[in-house]
Amino acid sequence: MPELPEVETIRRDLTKLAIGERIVDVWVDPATAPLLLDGSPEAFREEVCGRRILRIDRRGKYLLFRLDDGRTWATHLRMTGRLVWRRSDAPPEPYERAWVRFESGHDLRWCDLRKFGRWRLISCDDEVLGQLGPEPLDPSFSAEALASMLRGRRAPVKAVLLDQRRIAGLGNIYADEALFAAGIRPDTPAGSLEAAAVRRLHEAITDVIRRGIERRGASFRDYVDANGEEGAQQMYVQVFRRTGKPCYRCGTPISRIVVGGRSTHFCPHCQPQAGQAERVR
DNA sequence: CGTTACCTGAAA
DNA sequence: TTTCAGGTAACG
Repeated sequence: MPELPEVETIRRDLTKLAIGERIVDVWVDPATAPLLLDGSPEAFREEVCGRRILRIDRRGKYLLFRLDDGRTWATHLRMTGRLVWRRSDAPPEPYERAWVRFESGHDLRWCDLRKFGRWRLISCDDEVLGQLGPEPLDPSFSAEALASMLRGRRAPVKAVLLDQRRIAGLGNIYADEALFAAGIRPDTPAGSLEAAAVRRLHEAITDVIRRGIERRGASFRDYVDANGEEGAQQMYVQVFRRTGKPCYRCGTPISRIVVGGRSTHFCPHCQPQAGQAERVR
């Protein structure tokens, strides 16, 4: 569920709450443990107990807890994961699968209805992040960088945007929203985009990601921030999950197709097929 | 490349 | 009952 803006919101929240905290205990639901961890819960507990959290970073959709022994507790929330900060005496959250307890009397509660989330304890970022493409808000993600990753590809442009090895952090919501903002049909072959369309897409990507962070993420179903509060971005989406509803710009009903195996939403009027004369706007 | 599988519901 | 789900990894 969480894409870059949602993970970044959690990172910022937890940076205010958990920096300097010492881990004193860890619990993992035995039924979830084989899916969540590489090794046993006991081994993980032994490894992190006594460590302090020095810093929290994010790369793509990974949240990275830097520990005081040089190692990193890397987490990925996948579809339904939540990380919420609670007092240790607070009742369990819905679908709570694990927690990390701190000296101050607080827990990080790991909740995950579908159990797709993953934890790794790593010594080197490459173990988990080696294949990730550039951050969309990093200067290295230029319009020219985007152009070169689209060039010559026949795959739908949306499939390229979702490929974490090309750009790190875009998911289904922000890919659809960026393509709407750029006026590009999601199933357009990536390599067929003209230079002007690529430039619009580059600006649209950085724009929707920035706004998503400003609005503290999109809460359609499962996402909440580190305090358990919903984000606001779902109130501002133009196409995502608006199938059949009128486009805010032109009134045409929003279409839904499947691209790259994912549900895909677009306005057939504002996002015409590439090469099909002039866009409206 | 596009599907299928991983899990457990929630919504239609 | 059937479909759908903010993500990836494995498979053909």
